[in-house]
Formats: sequence, structure tokens, C-alpha cells
Amino acid sequence: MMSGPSKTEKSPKLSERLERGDLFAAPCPSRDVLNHVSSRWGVLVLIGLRTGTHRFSELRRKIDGVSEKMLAQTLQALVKDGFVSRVSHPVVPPFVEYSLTPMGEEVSEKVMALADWIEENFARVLEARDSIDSVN
Amino acid sequence: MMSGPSKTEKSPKLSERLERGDLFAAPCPSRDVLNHVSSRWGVLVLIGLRTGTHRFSELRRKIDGVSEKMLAQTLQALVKDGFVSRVSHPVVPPFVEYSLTPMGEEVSEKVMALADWIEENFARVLEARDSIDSVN
DNA sequence: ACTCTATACTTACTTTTAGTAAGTACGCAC
DNA sequence: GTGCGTACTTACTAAAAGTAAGTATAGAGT
Repeated sequence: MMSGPSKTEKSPKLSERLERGDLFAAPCPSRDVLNHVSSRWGVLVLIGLRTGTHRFSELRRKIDGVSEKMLAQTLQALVKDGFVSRVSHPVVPPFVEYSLTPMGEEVSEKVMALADWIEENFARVLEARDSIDSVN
Repeated sequence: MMSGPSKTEKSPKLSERLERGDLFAAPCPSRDVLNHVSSRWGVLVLIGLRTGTHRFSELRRKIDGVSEKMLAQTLQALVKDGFVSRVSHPVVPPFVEYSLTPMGEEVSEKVMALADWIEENFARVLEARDSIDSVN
């Protein structure tokens, strides 16, 4: 009767986990990167830029529902992480171009694969929700 | 003079975009699914369950930093969407088992691919951050 | 001349969400 | 009978996201 629960999974030391970049370790810095990429708007920006360079307001119109504040914030994080490049032309009115870096295109592919899967299998999710509701 | 900014990208009607499940459309319901899956803890739960069935507190210990509240909330969303199955044994103390459904294994693969990419390329992100800092 | 629009942001403020800590029911070991 | 462990839920607090307005400047329209 569950005398030895598997709570005693062999636990590699924290330092070891961090060296390899273990996402399960709380202080793992790659968690931040993952969060930027998989954040609500991060995902959509990475996918939105796949068709090429966009300026700020163009992206804002494309990604329905994003606020200027959040778009700016999201872009800043992605630029800092090296996924997006920002080219600002010092004219008036402002003209700034955003595009994917080579690295950005790589993550974008992964993110896109995930998003595509969800769009394609959305009907199955709806079915699952229905049958679970009927169980309760 | 940028007289004709490309703000006039041909915009398919909202109804059309929703029919195809267009993530760029704000009211698209698959955005919710994507958010559950790509949420901070959703990602880690989906990856954590890949090695097999876990009970609640086992997962909590595995995913360092998650609170009981958030783990419960995350699991509930994933169960409702049909990615995770929950089997409760009516004993005391409580014994509940969580595991990936076939559908859950499919998304988990995509999520895992993304997470793996980030862990493998984390060094490149750090380099990017450094060089950007030096530009400013 | 003067208002209006557009750009790419930032800033103050409000609302929503996440995180923290404690509580719960029950059995078992000590 | 005191404390531990399970799988949660519930208040409360902190952090994040969302909203609205402000900013500088040029060109279009009236």
C-alpha cells in the first residue's frame, strides 16, 4: 500500500541540471526564453513575421487583439533574444521594420508546427471537451 | 513619401478566417487551446508527463517552482482539452494519476521539439543578448 | 492657418491573472 | 494524539496584462 511512493525518483543535482539547461529546474534561464517564445503574443509575432518584414503597425493590424503596449513589449523581448531584428529609419513619421533573424526563423518553424497542429486538430479538442462535460 | 503604406493588405473576412481557424483573428477559439498548451506550466506538464503516468504531487516535485494552485489549474485545462487523462482512485490519502492521452502525446511532441530547440540553442540566445547590449 | 491623421512608442491607471499561504478530510505511523 | 502525506480549494497579495491617453512631427484636406 504505497509504502514506497516514487517520490524518491533519482534527482540529479541542481547544478548538473542547470549545466544541461534543464527546464524542470526553476532557476533555469532558458525558461525565460521559452516564455518569450511561447507567450500569448510571442507565438503570433513569430508566426506573423514568417511572411516577411513588417512594420510595427502592420503587425498590430495583422495580429488582431494585441495592444500597442504588449506588441512593443513582446517585440523588445524577441529582439533582445535575437529572434527578431529591428531596423529603424529615422524619418517622420517613424518607420521601423521588424523581421525574423535566421535564429528566429528556426524557432518560428517549431512554433508554427505547434500552432498548425492545434488548428488542424481543433475539432478533436472540441469533441474531447464535450465528452468530458457529459461525464461530469 | 510612403504614400501607400501596405495597411491595405487584402483582409479575408473574419467569418472566413474563423472557419479555417485563423489564429490571427482575435475571437478564434483555438487561441485558447494554444494558450493552455504553451502556457508557462502547460508546456512543462506536457513534457513532464512524457515519461509516463505521474500523480499530482509527483509532478509538483518534478516541475520545480510550480504551486499547487497553478498545477491544479493547468492540469484541469489540459484534461478538459483532452490532452491529459485523470484517473482518481477513491482511497485515503487521495491517489490520482495523470497521463497523456494519445492526443496529448501528439502535442507534447511539438512542444518538446520547441523546448529542445531552445535548450540546444540557448547559448546562441545569450550571445545575441550580449551583442545587442553592446550596441545600446 | 488649422484641424485631422498616421507612425512608433511610452506612461499612468485599471483589471485580470499568477503566486503564497493556509485550510480540509482522512488514514497511518509513532 | 501529534504529526505526516495526499489532492485539492480558498482567501489574500503581488505581478502581469489590458486600456486609454500622451508625444513629436509631417503631410493631407478644408
